[in-house]
Amino acid sequence: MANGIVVPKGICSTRIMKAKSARGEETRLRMIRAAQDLFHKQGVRATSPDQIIEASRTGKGQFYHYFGSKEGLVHEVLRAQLDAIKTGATPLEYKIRSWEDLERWFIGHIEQQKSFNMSRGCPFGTIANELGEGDELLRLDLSLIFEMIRHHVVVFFGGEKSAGRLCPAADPEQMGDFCVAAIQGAMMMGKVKRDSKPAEAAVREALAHLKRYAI
Amino acid sequence: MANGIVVPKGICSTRIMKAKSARGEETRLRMIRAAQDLFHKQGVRATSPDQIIEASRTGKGQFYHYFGSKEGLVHEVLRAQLDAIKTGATPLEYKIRSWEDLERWFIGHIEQQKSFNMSRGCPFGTIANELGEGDELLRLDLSLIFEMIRHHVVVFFGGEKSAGRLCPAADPEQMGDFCVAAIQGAMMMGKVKRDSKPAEAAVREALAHLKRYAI
Amino acid sequence: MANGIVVPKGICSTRIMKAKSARGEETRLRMIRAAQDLFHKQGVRATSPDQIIEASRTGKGQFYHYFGSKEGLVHEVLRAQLDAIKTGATPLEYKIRSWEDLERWFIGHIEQQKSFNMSRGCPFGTIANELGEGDELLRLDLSLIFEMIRHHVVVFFGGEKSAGRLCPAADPEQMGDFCVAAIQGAMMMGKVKRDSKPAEAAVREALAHLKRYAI
Amino acid sequence: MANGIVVPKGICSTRIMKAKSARGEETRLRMIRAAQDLFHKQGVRATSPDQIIEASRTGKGQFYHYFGSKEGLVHEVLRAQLDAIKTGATPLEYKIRSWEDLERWFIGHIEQQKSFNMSRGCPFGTIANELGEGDELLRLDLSLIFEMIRHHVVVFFGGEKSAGRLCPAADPEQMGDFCVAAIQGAMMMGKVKRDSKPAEAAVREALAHLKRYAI
DNA sequence: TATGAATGAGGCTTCATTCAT
DNA sequence: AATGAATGAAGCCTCATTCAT
Repeated sequence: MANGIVVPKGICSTRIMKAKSARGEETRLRMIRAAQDLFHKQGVRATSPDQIIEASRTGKGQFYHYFGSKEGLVHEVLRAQLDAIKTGATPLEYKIRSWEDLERWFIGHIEQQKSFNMSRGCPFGTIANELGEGDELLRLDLSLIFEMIRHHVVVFFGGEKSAGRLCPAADPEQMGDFCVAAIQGAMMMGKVKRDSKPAEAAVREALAHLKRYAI
Repeated sequence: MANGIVVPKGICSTRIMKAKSARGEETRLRMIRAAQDLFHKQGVRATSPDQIIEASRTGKGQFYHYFGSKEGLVHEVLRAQLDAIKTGATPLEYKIRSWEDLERWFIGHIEQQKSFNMSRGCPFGTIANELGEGDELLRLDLSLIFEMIRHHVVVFFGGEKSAGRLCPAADPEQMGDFCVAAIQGAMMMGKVKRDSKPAEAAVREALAHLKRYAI
Repeated sequence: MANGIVVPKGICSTRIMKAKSARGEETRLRMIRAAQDLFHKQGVRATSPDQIIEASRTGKGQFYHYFGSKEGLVHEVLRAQLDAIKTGATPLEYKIRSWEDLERWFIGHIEQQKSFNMSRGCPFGTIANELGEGDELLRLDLSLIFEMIRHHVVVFFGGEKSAGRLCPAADPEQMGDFCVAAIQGAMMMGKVKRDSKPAEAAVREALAHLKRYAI
Repeated sequence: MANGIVVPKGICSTRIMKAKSARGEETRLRMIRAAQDLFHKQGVRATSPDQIIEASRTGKGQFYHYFGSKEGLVHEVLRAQLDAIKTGATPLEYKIRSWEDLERWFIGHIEQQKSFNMSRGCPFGTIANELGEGDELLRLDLSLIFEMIRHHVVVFFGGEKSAGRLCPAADPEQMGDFCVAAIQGAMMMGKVKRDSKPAEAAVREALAHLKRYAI
């Protein structure tokens, strides 16, 4: 599977009560994983239930049995991705402990994009930009995901600040918003230009900025 | 009209040769403007030709008479927007002559979003993120638009640098990539959170960074 | 049912693996039969999926579920007709064992036409003449059908020849081409003139010719 | 122009009264010729007014000004073709004066097909087979064309018979029906098989038959 | 748990024609 | 004589969903 976020096989804490049988849970996860990849590749709207069903080799009934609706599936996909970020079950390390980690975090996003030849954006950003006025539930899911990502960054900056390693002007919360925005914007540019250079340039500039806060 | 980019009425230099009659050109522009707004609001994929036809009070035939396909219309919308940026026919001023202009540029993007209650993203970014692997033509259109926006920023930084008002480490091209990425990312966050604060925080940080290059 | 070729109900050897349920197979056959008749009556191009759907009392989705496209349906119709000819499940007997059979074969085609008041041509010829440059698949289907029809004729002439009942100049293969061409041309004239007489005249002449080969 | 039937440029007796100006008449003929070729290539139904308009470099208004409807144009095309056959303005010689002419007549049809790589049928047959129950006018036009073609053959056989060069069993009228049917059927097979051999085989057989009537 | 048949609304596009200039 | 703008019905197909087994 070619997606940046990995749904942990077998365990999915938030769903454990609904998972009646191992066999069923496996089918459910196959669909979530297939959907995840297709959403990342072509967006939610451009992906039909049929495509997901085919990619996960299941039947129509299963789809509606497990998710109730397409929106329900998107919701589950986002929940699974949030879980993965929380538990660290992602190829990209969201937890940041050092300036090197921060650098890896920025670079890692672009590397992920490169592995798709710069033809995809951020899996979350792609879904986020498709949001319509009615998708309040999904908007909240995405909001939580970005909040979680931001949180990990903020924790690092907060720690640095309390440790007195950041100049007083540094505002960890604001720096978190900046990091998330910068990487999202960089990835979007990477996709539009189908070129990693503009994204890398933006990231370099962002990192240069952040490092200046360090004393 | 509820869109951030204004298609100049009556004059549209790059199309003048195709516009056979004033009546037809008016219809064509009505459709482009309607499409522009709907694309911004709900995205390209979520907008059907029928919706555009209804919003512009035309007939189905006209749509295909003028644009050949939905993709053809998106292309024309993007061309019109590129034209508007080139000629300055936009509510938001893309040409930057001073640090105050730069600040207005950043803030202006967010203000625009606020006028839609933070329910929309950037009109270009919204389309950009929907791009599929097959939409090479549209990708190029968008690439040109972002290049043009970036160009205006680079021109300013380049001027400042040649005038000796930027420290030697400043790289105008890279700063251009950074500006575009930062504002795009900020707007995406603004839409997801339906809140201007994270976007404003990111923008503040970005501006702080850029200003440090000034001597 | 108003069509000359009968799709055997229930059994359709070449499709047996795709027919997952008896209910579905029945629906599928209802559509094929309806299409067959409409194609014969008005041609393929003049027949819309909607008409077939209505005539077979099904839903739009079923049409595309079973056939994928209109072309797919035409393909299945032709396959079914080929099957019917192969298995002898046609009102018109294609297998020829005697000169009387051959006569019945020729006359039978015209009789069939008469049953439609000379308003239709040959069900295969009608489709054949609509073929465009892109319809290679369908052309092959039709080619096979005509080959099968011709085959039955050739087998008879071949048998007669080996039995020494045909003069040496008789070429069974060529006689097969002649029979198929003659009956197709006769039916076309019958349709254009809306009169069986020209068709019958042509057929009489053709039969007279063939019989002269008999010793 | 790549069609077997040539509309005489400039003169078109049956239309001379409607031709107000040389310029207009030229436009009209351009459309008829374009239509003729497209009908031959793809059939009537598959050819849209727009295609004819484009191929003849005219405007929509002209189309309806001159022909009133698509059916009206088909009618004019068929009239023009009938005229051409009557006046001998065709590449293929329909007037038959000798057995060699008859042979050339048969072979010529197939040669014409070969010049299109066996991808087209007879220009008249193609239209004839598309006829629906409502196209009474066009059916009559075609009927006349085939009658005219047949007539030329019958005249030859009739002449031979009166001259005592045909055995008494020969029925010129019936032989005419046979000739037209045989060549139409042969061409249809040629198109379906995309191969001239079956058509040639059928034609050989037909010719052999006819020649046996000669004393 | 699983399969795929069935439904109908709606999406994108083409068509034949009429109208205004 | 000529152009092309305008119209809306219809054509082919996809979608999200529900139902029956």
